[in-house]
Amino acid sequence: MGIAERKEREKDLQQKMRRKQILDAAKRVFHNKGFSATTVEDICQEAELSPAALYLYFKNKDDLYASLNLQLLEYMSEKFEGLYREKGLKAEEKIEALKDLLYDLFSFDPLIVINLFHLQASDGLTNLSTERTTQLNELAAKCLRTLGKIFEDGIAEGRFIDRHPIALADIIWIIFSGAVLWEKSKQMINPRKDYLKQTLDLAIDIFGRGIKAA
Amino acid sequence: MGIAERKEREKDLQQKMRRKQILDAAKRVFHNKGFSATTVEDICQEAELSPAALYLYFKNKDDLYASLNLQLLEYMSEKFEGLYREKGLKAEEKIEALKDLLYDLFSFDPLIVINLFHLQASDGLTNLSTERTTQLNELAAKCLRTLGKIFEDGIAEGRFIDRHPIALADIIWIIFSGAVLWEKSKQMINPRKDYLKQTLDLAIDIFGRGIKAA
Amino acid sequence: MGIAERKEREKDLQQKMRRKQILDAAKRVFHNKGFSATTVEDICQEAELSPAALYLYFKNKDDLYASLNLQLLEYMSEKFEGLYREKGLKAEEKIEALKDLLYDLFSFDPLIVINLFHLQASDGLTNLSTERTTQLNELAAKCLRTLGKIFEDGIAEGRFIDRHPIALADIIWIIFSGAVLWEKSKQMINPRKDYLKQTLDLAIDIFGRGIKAA
Amino acid sequence: MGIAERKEREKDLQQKMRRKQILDAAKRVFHNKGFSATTVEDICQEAELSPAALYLYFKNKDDLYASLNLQLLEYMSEKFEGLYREKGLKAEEKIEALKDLLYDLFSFDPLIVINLFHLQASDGLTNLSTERTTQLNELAAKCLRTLGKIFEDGIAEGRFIDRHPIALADIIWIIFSGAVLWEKSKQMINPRKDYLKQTLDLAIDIFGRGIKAA
DNA sequence: CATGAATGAGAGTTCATTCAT
DNA sequence: TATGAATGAACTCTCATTCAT
Repeated sequence: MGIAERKEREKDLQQKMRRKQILDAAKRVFHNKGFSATTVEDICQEAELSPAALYLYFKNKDDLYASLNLQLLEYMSEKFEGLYREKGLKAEEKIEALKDLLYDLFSFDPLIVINLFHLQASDGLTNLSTERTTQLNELAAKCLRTLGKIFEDGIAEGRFIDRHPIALADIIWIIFSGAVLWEKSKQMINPRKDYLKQTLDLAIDIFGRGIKAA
Repeated sequence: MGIAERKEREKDLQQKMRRKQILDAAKRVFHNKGFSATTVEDICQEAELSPAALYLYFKNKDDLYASLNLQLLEYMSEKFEGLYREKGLKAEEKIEALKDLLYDLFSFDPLIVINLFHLQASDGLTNLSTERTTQLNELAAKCLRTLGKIFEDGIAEGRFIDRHPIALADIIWIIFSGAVLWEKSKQMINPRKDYLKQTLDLAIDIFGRGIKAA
Repeated sequence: MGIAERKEREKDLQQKMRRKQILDAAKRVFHNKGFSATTVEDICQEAELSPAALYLYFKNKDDLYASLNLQLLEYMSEKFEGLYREKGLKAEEKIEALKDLLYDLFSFDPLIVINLFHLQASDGLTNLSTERTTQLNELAAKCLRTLGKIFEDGIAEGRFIDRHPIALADIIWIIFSGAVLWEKSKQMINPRKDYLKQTLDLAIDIFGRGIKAA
Repeated sequence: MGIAERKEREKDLQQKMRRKQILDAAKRVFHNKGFSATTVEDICQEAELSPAALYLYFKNKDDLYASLNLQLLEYMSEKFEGLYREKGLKAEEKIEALKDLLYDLFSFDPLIVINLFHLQASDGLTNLSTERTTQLNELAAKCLRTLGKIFEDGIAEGRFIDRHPIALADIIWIIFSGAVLWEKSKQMINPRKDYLKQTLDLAIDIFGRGIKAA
């Protein structure tokens, strides 16, 4: 029984590694060619895997794509949690810290952030199971709630103007996603130095000043 | 001679109407199904036209799509110009006016704004003539420059903090595009009342407070 | 009645001119783009005519194409007739004269000779009326018969070896068509000086020596 | 290792057979319907294969077509080489042998000879990779050079009149291609016994007499 | 578990041809 | 007579997905 169990665990591990290997390959290819231009074949070649094998690990292309985004959302959720739980920082300092956190998020996976927005703009992904959709939505909601709690604290402490915390969280998200998208789009026209960090810093700076209680 | 001229004008008019008819149909279908899921056939059915006829008015699917976006950018450019030239308003009041202007932009064409961002995230549109691409980019740049000039004035008058005006324009744009995208994405999950106006108002409000000179 | 007749004649004349105008345009376009790559639209633009109008003068694209070839065959037939009737030349001299005549044929319409062979290789032309087909075949047969008669004379006079005259005519035709096709194909690979005249001269020279009675 | 190797070989073999199967089917269909009238679908039905599968073996329709012609050229090249190397024959006898060789060429693949000429007259084949085009041209050039060397020998031995060997090779080619094309075209009008052998024999006979040194 | 080969279904696009005027 | 606009019918080619092994 112990043996069976161990074997089971080993199998699980191997499966997870394969999944990760595919996800990583997919991430790279999506980055280079964009979502719709990427074929399953492309991903398979990058992952050194047969198309048929890919379908052992993911239900379909959309499912693979969604899994990619789940990865990011999980990472993001943790980071936000971490920031929220940080005891040593005042609410304002947490906003300040958001600058780096968000940029870190982008650095963690510049490609997938784009993908996430693609998911939002959601063109397609008709073959996504409701289960996966729910997962995605719940994680996203959780992220926002966590951010919201940071603002809630700030408001309670009288440091921030009194607006609905979730609305403020929305705006942070809007700034982040808008900035990533916009900078990427500018780079497509004219690839050059990466202004994202600066833009993000400035935007959040202004946001921080804007929500400071009078 | 007068007759020939009149006929000419009538023909031109008819052509423009056909183009508009197609653009309108396309707008609706792209909205419902997203860009890549939309087939030329779909658009033609909506426009009550044969596929071949569509190709008399647009070079290809990408071109049609880009034309849709040009429409919006032109409208936007005019609106921004108008606001900039408005003599009776102080710089701060112009920012205030932006709230309505941006929402108006969205109302003018809620679907196409989405499309515009799809264009940004873009993924595809490989069949776009460089001419069209240039048109798009130049119009977008013009919009930003105009916005930038509003901030320039405000800074010169000592009403706004001294940051690069174009960077500020970028942030306005980021807020707008991020908000539209985000609200749309929320609506996809849970269609209900439209919070865009509120979100946009709040975001710009905060932005306005944030750039006020100390 | 005289008036009606005159009007009739004028109408006829005008129609013929229009036909010629279209045929000339078609000739040029087919030359530049090849048969299958040429669209009816192309021809119409070259002829400064609407597509619909073209169909008033020709039943369809194939018919237009066949008419082009009829033109050549008629010209060719006359030339062959002329050579045959030439009293002052011995049979051998007529073969010698064929060199120039054939090259002249090519010069008269370098493009259409190609077209003629395309017609032979006949890929398509499924929409050709039997009437037109018959016309084409009869004219071609007539050309060969005329050529044949030249050989017949030569054989009767004991100047040529005794082979079936039509077979000899076939071979002349084969040499001519083969040469035009081959030189054209060489020019496609490597466009440069035109060797057709030389090749044709040499080939017919050898042919002439080859049929000389021992 | 031996096993892997054997499997590799078997796979290779199977792939080659599939290619051949498609080429054969294509040959038949092109023969019946001509190049442009033949659809990929037609070929696939003949080959009992899905259209998508065809594209696993050939880049596109033009490529398939060109491959068909390469087959013939390769066969032809070998035959010419063989004749050239033949030690026991005098130059004149080699010309005599050409009769059979050329007819054999036609028998090897009566359809594809036509195709080859279509390729020459070519009209189209715009989607052909430069690589394939080069292959075709080089093989064709090689064939001619080989033929040329036969004439060169004959001239050196004083058996043939002194003309440029390649020009003579051209003429042989012209006779062959012209004859095939012409006979085919006659058969289209009036399908009956096959006169190609006779015509070819006579033409080359005359050619042989024509180049004999005085 | 893994694969190479195969495919169904459809996409975008083209073009000879014909109305309505 | 002449036309500009429209179209039906195909065509080539692609791709996510699944067998047979």
